[in-house]
Amino acid sequence: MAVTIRDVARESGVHVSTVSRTFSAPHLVNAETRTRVLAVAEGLGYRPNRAARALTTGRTHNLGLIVADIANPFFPPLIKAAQAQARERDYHVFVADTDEDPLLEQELIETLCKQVDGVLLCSPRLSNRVIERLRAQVPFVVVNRRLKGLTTVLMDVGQGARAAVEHVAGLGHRRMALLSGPAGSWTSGEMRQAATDTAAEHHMELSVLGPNEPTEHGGLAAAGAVAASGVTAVLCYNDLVALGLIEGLRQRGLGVPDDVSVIGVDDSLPGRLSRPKLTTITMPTAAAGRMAVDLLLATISGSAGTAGPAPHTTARLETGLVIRESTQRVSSP
Amino acid sequence: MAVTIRDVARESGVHVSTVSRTFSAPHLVNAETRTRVLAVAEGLGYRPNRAARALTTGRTHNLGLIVADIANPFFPPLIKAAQAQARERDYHVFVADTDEDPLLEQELIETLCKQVDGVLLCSPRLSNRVIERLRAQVPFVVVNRRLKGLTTVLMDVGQGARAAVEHVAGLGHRRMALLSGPAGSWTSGEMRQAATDTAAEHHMELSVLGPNEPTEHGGLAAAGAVAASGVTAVLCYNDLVALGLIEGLRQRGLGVPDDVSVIGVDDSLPGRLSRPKLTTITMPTAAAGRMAVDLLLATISGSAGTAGPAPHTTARLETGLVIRESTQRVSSP
DNA sequence: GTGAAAGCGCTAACAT
DNA sequence: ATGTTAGCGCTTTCAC
Repeated sequence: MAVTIRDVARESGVHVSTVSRTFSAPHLVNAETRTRVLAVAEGLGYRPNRAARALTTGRTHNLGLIVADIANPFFPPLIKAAQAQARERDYHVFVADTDEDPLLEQELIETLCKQVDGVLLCSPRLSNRVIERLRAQVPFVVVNRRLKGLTTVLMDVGQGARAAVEHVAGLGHRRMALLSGPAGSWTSGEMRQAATDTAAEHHMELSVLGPNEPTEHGGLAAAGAVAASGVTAVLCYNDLVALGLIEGLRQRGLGVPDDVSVIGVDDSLPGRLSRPKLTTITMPTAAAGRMAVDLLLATISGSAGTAGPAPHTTARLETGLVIRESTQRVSSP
Repeated sequence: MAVTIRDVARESGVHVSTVSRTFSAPHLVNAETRTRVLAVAEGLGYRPNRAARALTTGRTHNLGLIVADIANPFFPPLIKAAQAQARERDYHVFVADTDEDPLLEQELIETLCKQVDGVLLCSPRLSNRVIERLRAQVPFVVVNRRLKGLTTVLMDVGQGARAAVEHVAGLGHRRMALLSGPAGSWTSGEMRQAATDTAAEHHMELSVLGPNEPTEHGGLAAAGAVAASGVTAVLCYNDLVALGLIEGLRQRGLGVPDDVSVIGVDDSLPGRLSRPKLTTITMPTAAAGRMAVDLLLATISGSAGTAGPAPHTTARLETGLVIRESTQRVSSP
């Protein structure tokens, strides 16, 4: 096996507890001793075993991060930011992909929860009921899902959707469609609500088409319905759906933005790099990842002190509309 | 605290060791007892504490996955496949991002190695020397880097690069450029070698431009040099660079593929969804992720049995060329 | 087939 | 400031 605390203790002529303290409570040990122990540890290549430490402290210094689909470009920036923030705080993070499957999501939470101090649930597809039950086992922070009594980080996509509809209304469009996302998605519900309200305010006709698979295939598959509906503008669940839709429209001889204006959500890499560049609702994914980690860590240290119910916060992050090339003034109103 | 093995033992009227056996060696316990214990465990919501188990067995059932940049679309499919495969084998995976920083990469390996049974190093930027030293601490599998004595999974990008140059040669191009990647990248070296050789065989002139940042910014920044060089075809380090280059070329009034043919590497989502659709070298990222996990797991169980040097394999995965819309016959030869 | 006991690497009272 | 002791949750000889 590897070098343990005992090896360091023997080598430096002190008791194991002194070595332990050198690492977990340095101020409690004589500066001279500390230096010596540190030197020996360095020389031996000693690294504290975090699992063993977790056994006594009850803190694993690990976090779980559960997402619906790592390959969906919405998530990588969030994952990247979350693990960077966690590392900053001396935490490591397990990343797990649920493949958009609620059952797998639950299963993952349950197996992971014994190994982590808390879990970050991003855009969960799980029912509120199940989440409620699970939260007894491990502290949660949920991203993009509203849940009473739980700490949540919300990206205010409603605000972006409102701006999007107004943008399109200002361009003279009178009939638009909303390509909604997966049934369990909070984001999709928010978008629908905001879009419906705003469309009404502007006396626009809005058709909701969906649910759609949150990928380019979903958008491609919806192209027929969009074409048939005769709308001149479409707000899509995300950039991928928008990009797929644009492709499908093109296959039907419909150009974007000439014949139809299309708006996505996420401001993802593919949208930025595509032609026409996608008009899209920006989502503060990196900020959400960092904030979620900080809130989770706060919840964790908080729940250690008090026996009462965990404190809960709702952080609401702003979204915005980036107008690029996939929207333009309606040609035939 | 949560429910432990002892709670289950008390509740089901057996000794803790019997409960332990029920989970880790079921065949050693009476079927009837087993059923009862399992029922009680289920009822109590008992989940074995893997960290505690790791303390005695020496197996954490965790893996580390280290990548240069989660947000680079090359990695997500690999990460997704790797963690799915790991889960299948009852392993969890820590994902860490090095931000293309060799020092951080080393740091991460060192802190992670005590918590995992092995680490997957993807496209490492670390020097061979350091990797050699680190491998004593923890089993490795390296993706896209050649290292004697180490188990590696290689994507044969040379093969794809050869096909790409031949494709371009067949289209009548006589002068092409290679936009190389980061200095430490094995992939970049392989591409360069293959492209140089193949270009020579076809009496083409090849200029190597780089190193370039492996992102769209790298490609954008290289556009000036490419335009100045007067080449009619460019093979880029990856799709992002290619997409950035296309944008930069466009800003200079150069169209793709009309004026310049551009080829990427990765067959990533942005490349598939962009206009023109990117001609690119496909990389078997998902397969590599799965295979790397399996090889790592094999190394781990292998190294448990024998005290000798760990076995090493080199898996070479095929790449291919997908011809799409960003390449065409040269206009002014 | 099951129980008893020791111990994995570490921390946390409690002594001194 | 440092040593002693007990124990975290689990596995694993070793008896029976």
